[in-house]
Amino acid sequence: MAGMSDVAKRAGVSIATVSRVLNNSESVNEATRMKILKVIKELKYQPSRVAKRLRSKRVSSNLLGVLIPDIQNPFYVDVLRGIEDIAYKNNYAIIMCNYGQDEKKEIMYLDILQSEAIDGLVAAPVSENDQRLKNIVKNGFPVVCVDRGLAGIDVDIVWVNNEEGAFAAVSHLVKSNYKRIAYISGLPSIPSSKMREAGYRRALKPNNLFDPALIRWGDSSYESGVNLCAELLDLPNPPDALFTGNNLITLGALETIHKRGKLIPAEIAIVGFDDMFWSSSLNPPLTAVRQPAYEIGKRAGELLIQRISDPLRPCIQMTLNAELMIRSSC
Amino acid sequence: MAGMSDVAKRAGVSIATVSRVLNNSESVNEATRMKILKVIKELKYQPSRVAKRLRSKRVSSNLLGVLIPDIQNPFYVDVLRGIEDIAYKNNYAIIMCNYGQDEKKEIMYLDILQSEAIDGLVAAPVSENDQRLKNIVKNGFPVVCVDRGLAGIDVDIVWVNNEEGAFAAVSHLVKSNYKRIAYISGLPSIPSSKMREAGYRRALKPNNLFDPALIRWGDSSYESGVNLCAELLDLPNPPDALFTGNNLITLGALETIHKRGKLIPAEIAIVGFDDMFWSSSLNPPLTAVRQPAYEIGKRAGELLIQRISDPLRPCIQMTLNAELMIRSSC
DNA sequence: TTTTAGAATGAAAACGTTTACATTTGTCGG
DNA sequence: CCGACAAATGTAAACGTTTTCATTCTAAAA
Repeated sequence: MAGMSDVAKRAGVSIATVSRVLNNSESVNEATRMKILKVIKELKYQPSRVAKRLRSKRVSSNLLGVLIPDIQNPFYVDVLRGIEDIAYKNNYAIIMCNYGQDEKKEIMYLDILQSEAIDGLVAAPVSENDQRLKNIVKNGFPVVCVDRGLAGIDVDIVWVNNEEGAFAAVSHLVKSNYKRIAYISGLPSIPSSKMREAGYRRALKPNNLFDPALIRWGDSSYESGVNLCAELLDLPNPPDALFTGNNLITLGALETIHKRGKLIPAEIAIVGFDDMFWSSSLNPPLTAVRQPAYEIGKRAGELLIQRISDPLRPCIQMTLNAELMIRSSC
Repeated sequence: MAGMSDVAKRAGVSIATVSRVLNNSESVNEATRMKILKVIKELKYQPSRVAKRLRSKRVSSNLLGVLIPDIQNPFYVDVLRGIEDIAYKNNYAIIMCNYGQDEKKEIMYLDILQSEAIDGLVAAPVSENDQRLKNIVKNGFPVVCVDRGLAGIDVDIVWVNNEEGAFAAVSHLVKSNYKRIAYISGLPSIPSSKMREAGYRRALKPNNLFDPALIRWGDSSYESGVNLCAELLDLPNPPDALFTGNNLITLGALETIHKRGKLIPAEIAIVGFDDMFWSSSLNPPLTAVRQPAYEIGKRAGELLIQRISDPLRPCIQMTLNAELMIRSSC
């Protein structure tokens, strides 16, 4: 691979000049610029991003980190797509880290990201009290949080109004005259689980429908959806409707429901948090709270790139609206 | 951030010695090793992967590239998970590039990856004739292909027996007495589309069931599934069964089928290529050809790491078996 | 003519490592 | 007591850029 010195030699200039035309900085004679560009093409020269990164911490090195809890969750896939589109447009590459809700793995990835000298990071932290990430933010490193915030720290966040979303979903269930509405939650350590629970309770309150026996805490996984749904259906006095705390849980609950041959919505209604692009392909089409995941990713990406270029701008908390997509599952 | 020289100074040794204990290479006195390790902890020293990468091209710098066509396709997500698990175990980080079936984007990402000085690359190329990737392989750079090969070039590949998988699926349809079996294919430029078509034709042949009117070519997307399925159902003599060419197409076709209120399998049967972890959650549970996607990723990761440490070992083409998961959609 | 200002370029240091080579020290055989 | 070897460590060059500072050159101002 040809380096900058090869280009310089062949063009009869110094590497400094080559660097200058590459970064079209300062003044360089039009004729030499042309010649250098020609040589670059001839040699198929490609600047080393690594060297660039090593040398200049104050100049964008065009690498972004993304740290997410679960790549298997379609929500994060869409967030990732959003970030990636923005990154691509701005000539950034992405180093993706999937920590699978495992704090050890998260810490290791955080270390790696730092040591890769990335320009900035979009992260959905393992919890509100993620000490490691907090420190990184405190050190003034550009970070944007998605889906989950960081307690007691000022940081850019893009998320959704979880409580309102849950409230809308459960209210719709109430209006449709369901009486025993269960909630299968994700990990209690994740702030959004709590907020969704709050919305659930608030919607149930006026009609006095709340029953603590109908609430189940899991680990945000497909399996927990399968199992907790079974538990609920096995209750002596089972629910007539289900509010599921995320994507994966919904899908898991559906497996159990179908396996038992229960009819939706006649025997059990269901509304899920998190829409999926194929929700209409389910039978019956699923009613769900739509988080604009792609949009979240896009906004987060934009915010991050802004912060990189202006580290001092005040933090923004961006709350997008969750929208209830009413289909036929309740 | 503390650098190696800080550690060296504080420990009263030269940076060379520090480097040696970091790479536990050569002989270094046990006492000094201890002292250095202690200082490293004290200063929370973290070696810069960037500098490491810049300096030594012949030593693993612990960064892998992954280049995939469509992160929205759950198949690739699972492949990615497989790669990532192996990478994590071997202390590699992953830089993920999603080119969205867009050749321009693929080329840009290939450039970036090169210039990031990654150790190796797992890629699903845009086509068999991907010139750019071919060159990279020719230059002796460690590459493992997944899902799609590279024509006329010796390269490690991990994929699935596409023809057999399709054959099994369509045979099952034939045995179940369906007479007009349609195929909605993905992009014709992707080798696997062709192979799946071959299996489809082979299964139809003995019973003379093949009808060119029942075959449709799309672009491997959800939308193409929606539209082409509609086209087929609108035929004067519509199919009684559907074989869909991938994940996304299946989901799209399901949307159309449900929207029209067609009963599965009574009015239209369906078997899809690519299983999903939530296939049992569909109603009715979907019969599908299961590619062991996670396994594919894992194997590819292993192969890549092997190749990095032994660039000369002969190439391996690993064909895993696709398995027909019979559920109730046909 | 002599300054002077700017434009264009070059020389060399720096980024944080690895590594080839050199040096010091200690040990042992003769 | 000397030479030789091995173990432990140090010195400095390299990796491929960016960037500061210095230099050269040209042309306009004095």
